[in-house]
Amino acid sequence: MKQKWPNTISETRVNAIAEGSDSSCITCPFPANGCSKQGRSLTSKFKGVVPQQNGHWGAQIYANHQRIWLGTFKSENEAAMAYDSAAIRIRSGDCHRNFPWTKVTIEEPNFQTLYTTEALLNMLKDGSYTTKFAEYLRDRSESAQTSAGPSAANINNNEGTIKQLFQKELTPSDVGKLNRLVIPKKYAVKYFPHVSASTLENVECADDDRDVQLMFFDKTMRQWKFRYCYWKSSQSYVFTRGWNRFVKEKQLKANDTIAFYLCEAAKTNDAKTTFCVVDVKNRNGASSVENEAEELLSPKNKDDGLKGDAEVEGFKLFGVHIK
Amino acid sequence: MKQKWPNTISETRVNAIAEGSDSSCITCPFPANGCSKQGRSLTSKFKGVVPQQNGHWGAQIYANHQRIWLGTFKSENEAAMAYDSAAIRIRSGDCHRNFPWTKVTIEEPNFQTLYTTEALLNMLKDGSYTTKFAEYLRDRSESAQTSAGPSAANINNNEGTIKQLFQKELTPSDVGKLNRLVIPKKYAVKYFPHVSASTLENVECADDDRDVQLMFFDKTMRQWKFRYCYWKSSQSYVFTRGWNRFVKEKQLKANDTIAFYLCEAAKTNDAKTTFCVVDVKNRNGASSVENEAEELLSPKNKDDGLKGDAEVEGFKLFGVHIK
DNA sequence: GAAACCACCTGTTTG
DNA sequence: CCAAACAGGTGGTTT
Repeated sequence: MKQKWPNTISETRVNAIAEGSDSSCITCPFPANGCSKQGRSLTSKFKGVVPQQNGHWGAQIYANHQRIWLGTFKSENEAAMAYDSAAIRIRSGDCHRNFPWTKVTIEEPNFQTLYTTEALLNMLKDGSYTTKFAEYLRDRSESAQTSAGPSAANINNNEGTIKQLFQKELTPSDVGKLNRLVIPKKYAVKYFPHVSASTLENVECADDDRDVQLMFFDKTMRQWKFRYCYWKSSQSYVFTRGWNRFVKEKQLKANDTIAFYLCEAAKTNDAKTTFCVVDVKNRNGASSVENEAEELLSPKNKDDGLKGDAEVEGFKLFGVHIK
Repeated sequence: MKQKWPNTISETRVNAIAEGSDSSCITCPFPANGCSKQGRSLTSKFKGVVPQQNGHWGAQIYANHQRIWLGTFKSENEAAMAYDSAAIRIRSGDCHRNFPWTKVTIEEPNFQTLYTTEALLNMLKDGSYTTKFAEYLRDRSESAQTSAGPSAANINNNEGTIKQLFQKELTPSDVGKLNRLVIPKKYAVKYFPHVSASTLENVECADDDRDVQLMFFDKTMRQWKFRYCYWKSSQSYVFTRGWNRFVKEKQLKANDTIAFYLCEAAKTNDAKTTFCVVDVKNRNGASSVENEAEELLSPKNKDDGLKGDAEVEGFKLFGVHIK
């Protein structure tokens, strides 16, 4: 019972340790934001953004107790966007962002899969990141890209199959302050990677980290990552980091039902992409988030999507007829 | 200010990790409680003992991530003894026990060497264990005991000294859902082991665990163990695990007063045993628990016991005159 | 400084 | 009847 997930959607062991080569050297031009008598605010309203003495703005992000410097930028917004870009790679997928996802930035995770973490950080620092990303977007529109994840366009224009793995009606705790989702054991062991015995093997594998993360997409093909672990004290499998954001943005409430699906989508070449989907289903009173999202993706094809019978085999998702 | 307690009552660092050969250690010996609608207490005060719906008691022990069921027993004590018997084989050597070693049980390890683990477990489950052990003892009628803890009989028949360390009037929180008892700092630092800075030194001492537990006896010589720790956030010293059971079984209410004593009891040979006692005192409307207990211990000697002046030096406990 | 995250804890429920 | 799972908690740490 150790069913491996298809590669593209399986766990991504975030390797947050091995990135910056600076071990303890706070070499970064760290903004001593003292001496600000210029009537400027001492801090930025954006996460990861700090003012510089010369009026510019620095961006930084933390990973593994280490501060990673992302460079300085002329405007506060640029710095905030740099933080968002770095967070995609450094943090777990859909972590806190300064700006909401847009039609454009939703492609950014795919773009980043083309580069190493170090390369991305260098591009941010030397200012070439936005240009590279723009080139990627332009090129992508005419040729089939080799991205690690499916793109909305792919899904939207091609046939595919989708199979529901399981669903769960959320408890008050699942949507409350505990910031965790309990995965019923029978589904956890059947569909998710084996995680029971973690937190060992901390001997000296500085390379491989123990952070088990699962990546999902929702109906809008937004990427969501959840830390997935086993709590031995309660003998339960849970999603932790990342889950509360999902709850908030989807405005999940107790007794809502979420469902997990396994999807296989044809790409423009003959290759197939397999990935996993999680989203709310069967909600009374359509949420604005959901509607917005559907409209954004396939405005002409707005239908019930997942709403409807849980057991049905064929229905539409992403505007694609699934059988 | 690092006053060590006498050995017999000092902290017992529960060595729950190092026992099985498991490397991922499902450490917590956590009682899966059955439900009880019979007005009986919900959990047992003994390790490895869980209540059953029919009023009986189950016994279990963990080894290698696995719960090993030891059978069900009519009385809580029988179940607790079954746990102790299993622990001799399953756990290594002198692990946590529900009852102190006695003249009788000290022979039990020798007895067990005659059987395989599986045979022993089966004997426990089918109830033949005690008979077999009794036969063994009869066949070899000499013994040399080295008792590690005091027994009720010892206490009851011999002189001893008892000194009150301190007392506390319980707050609503002490007996509420927080499952903790705040130990006033001045007493904690004076009488209890030093605990401020724990949770370090987890390098590779697989043998030594960080679980600081203090062991006490009540007036009936029932054993109670409490996890004792320092909560930085509130800067207070507390009893946590184990405390709620004490509250329930003693039916403690807000404004009840509990007292801690240090006892030294003579044993049959000239050795002295020192241990610590905690129990309720000064309760308005005598509780059935307390009276039962006193009666059980010294039926002909039922007097005020601890009731009365807190500062008095000489009084009776366990039917022993203390001066 | 607040919020999230983390690793524990426990009484109740349920096949 | 037994064993397990899990809903709902905790204090402490990180970001």
